[in-house]
Amino acid sequence: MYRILQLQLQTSIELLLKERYEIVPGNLAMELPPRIELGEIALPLAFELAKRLKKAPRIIAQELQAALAETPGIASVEIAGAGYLNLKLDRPSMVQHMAADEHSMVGGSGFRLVEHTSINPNKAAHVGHLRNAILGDSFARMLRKDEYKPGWETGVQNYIDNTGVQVADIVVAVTQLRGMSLDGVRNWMEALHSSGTRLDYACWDLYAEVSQWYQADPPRVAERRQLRLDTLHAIEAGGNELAEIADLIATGVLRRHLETMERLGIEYDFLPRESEILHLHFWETARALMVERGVLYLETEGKNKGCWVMRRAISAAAGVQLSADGPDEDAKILIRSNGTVTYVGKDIAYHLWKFGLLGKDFGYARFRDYPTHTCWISTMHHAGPGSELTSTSDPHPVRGFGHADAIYNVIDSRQDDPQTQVKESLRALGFAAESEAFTHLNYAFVGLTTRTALDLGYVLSDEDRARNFIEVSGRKGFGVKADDLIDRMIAAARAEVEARHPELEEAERAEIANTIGVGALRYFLLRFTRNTVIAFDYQDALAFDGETGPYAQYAAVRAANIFRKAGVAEQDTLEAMANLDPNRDLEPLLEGEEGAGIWEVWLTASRLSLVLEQAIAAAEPAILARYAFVLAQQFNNFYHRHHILTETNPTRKTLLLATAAVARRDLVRVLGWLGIGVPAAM
RNA sequence: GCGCCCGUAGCUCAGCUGGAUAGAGCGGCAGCCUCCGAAGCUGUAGGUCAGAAGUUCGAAUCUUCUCGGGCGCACCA
Repeated sequence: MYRILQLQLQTSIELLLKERYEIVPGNLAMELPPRIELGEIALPLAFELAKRLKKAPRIIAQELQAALAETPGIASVEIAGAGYLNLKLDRPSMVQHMAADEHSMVGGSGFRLVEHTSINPNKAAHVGHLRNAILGDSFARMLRKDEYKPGWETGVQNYIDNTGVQVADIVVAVTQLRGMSLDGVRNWMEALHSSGTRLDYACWDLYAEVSQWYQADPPRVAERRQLRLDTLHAIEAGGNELAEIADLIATGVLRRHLETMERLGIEYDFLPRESEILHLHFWETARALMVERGVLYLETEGKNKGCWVMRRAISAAAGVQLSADGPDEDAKILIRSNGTVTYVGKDIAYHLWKFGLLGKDFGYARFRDYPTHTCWISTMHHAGPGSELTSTSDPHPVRGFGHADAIYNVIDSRQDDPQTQVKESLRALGFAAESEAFTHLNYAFVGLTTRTALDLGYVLSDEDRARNFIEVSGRKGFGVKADDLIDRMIAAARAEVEARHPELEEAERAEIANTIGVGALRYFLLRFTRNTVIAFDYQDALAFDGETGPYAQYAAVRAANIFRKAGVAEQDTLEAMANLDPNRDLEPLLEGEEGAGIWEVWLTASRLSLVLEQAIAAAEPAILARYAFVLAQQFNNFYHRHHILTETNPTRKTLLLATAAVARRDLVRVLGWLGIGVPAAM
């Protein structure tokens, strides 16, 4: 609702400035005044005009004051300080619009593709992967259609590198270290399953073990490295026992990852795999296009002689001449002199597919059914009978895949360079619009505090101890496994629920503990802005007081409890607000110091769509996390000051109930975008 | 060497396109449960926004430099 007013105000100001000064302002700044007594919208407009009009800001403010006061929804305009125009809103009107759930629309046309998670399917997921998946999932929730907004058509995909060297390492581990054949691997996985051991956990240890093994025997290091390489090539080639083992394990681990993520409410629509990108020859098609357009060229001199390379964005922008300055040694190699393609090359082909520029598509097969939709996986176009994956007759089960209008890649900032490279390749190929619609939603990595690393039993060097955080390392087996963390969060929540609600059924307590544990975890990883390095600490994550998920959940639960005890439906109180007289009933209740405390809850709630827009524009869910906390805080404040159920004045009681209803309604919405549920009780 | 990010209260972090007296949470100290659940609320102490210069009505925010920390920059994936 606040956003609607802002937009109306903007239009009338633009009109006003044109009429009066023949000026078209650029960015019209609107701020929230530092204190609510000053009003609800502050315009520093006069300061900016002062220069252009060569008048004192205060004079200009005075000239605009009267006209602005006539804007609908604005109760009064005051001039403060050196020339601030402070607007006070028509509180009763605002409150009634809010009760009717009027708000600006967030959304637009075009298919938006969010890619996140993308964990190598060779070991268990860890906290760093959780940050990625939670960020991506929250962002997708912010974008897509729901009861509040039309949103955008949104798809979520999780890229699976099932033919990489990490998978090769696991295959080496089972075949060489454990001496298993294909059948042996089947039996092993079978045995793990029946003993209740998580496959990804077993692989976690194996991966650390094989990483050590490569280095363990100095005379044999070269031989083992070669073995690893041969295994990698066999997997890439496909159609052999090693490739089958790789597929068996990678698919098994992938299923585990999806289970882990589902515990956090994270679901996917499509799983494109590296193996299909390889076997469907995406790269060959992309290469032809890149050569044709002169983006990819054969280097004939210098250190990269014999390689096919692409220039970096910086070199291209600087206009460094190829012939005059000799070879561009800074260029990125896409094809090595032995003819093999690099990672960035394959990624360019994949991104041409995302935008529908490749002229090729994956085959699709059902992989996993969620309660409300299906997750598809890539296959070759004609998945043969007897394949584990059932092929589908529908070539495009999810509209928009391979035809995105905007893409968001949730990837660690350590990949800034290659991501820039992919984006640059699109631009260089002449796909300027697509390049612009490419967003690398990057974030800083997650490390462990030394305290947590020591608690987990890791041996740290003196150098490590001197640092602020310890880097996780799959090769060393360092890290907090995602499921362990989720287990501990839920267990901690469980202990609280047991203590507070011994009267509830077992299943009910478990359900509540689950919602709280997951909410606490998601909030913990979302409250940091993306470029902040998180030093993960168990003690901090397990805190349920202060700025945490449970704090916000608790506020929503308290609000719900009021209605349960009152025996009134939230919707009814909101509708009852329309029957109140704005001037006679509402005005007096929203004025003064006490009224301001009530009004502040409404004002904060009214900013919901504005804050959502900002969070989407910045691709920053942390903005919403912060906002959820502020809204909860204001509600708790209000809750503490007003005892609603014992209120005797019926008009006042209606307003107080409606305040709780609105706070709860919008708190549930923001938390929903963050993937945080609200339990039935706490 | 080059590129990107960061440095704000004891600790962990916010601070929107420059705007009013720089804010939260945790921790500390002092209080509040016969009242809708205390996972809550109230009060209090705590800051040379790393440092310097510049841009201007105005800088934590923009520019440059210095110091300190992190991450990238391979014919690895």
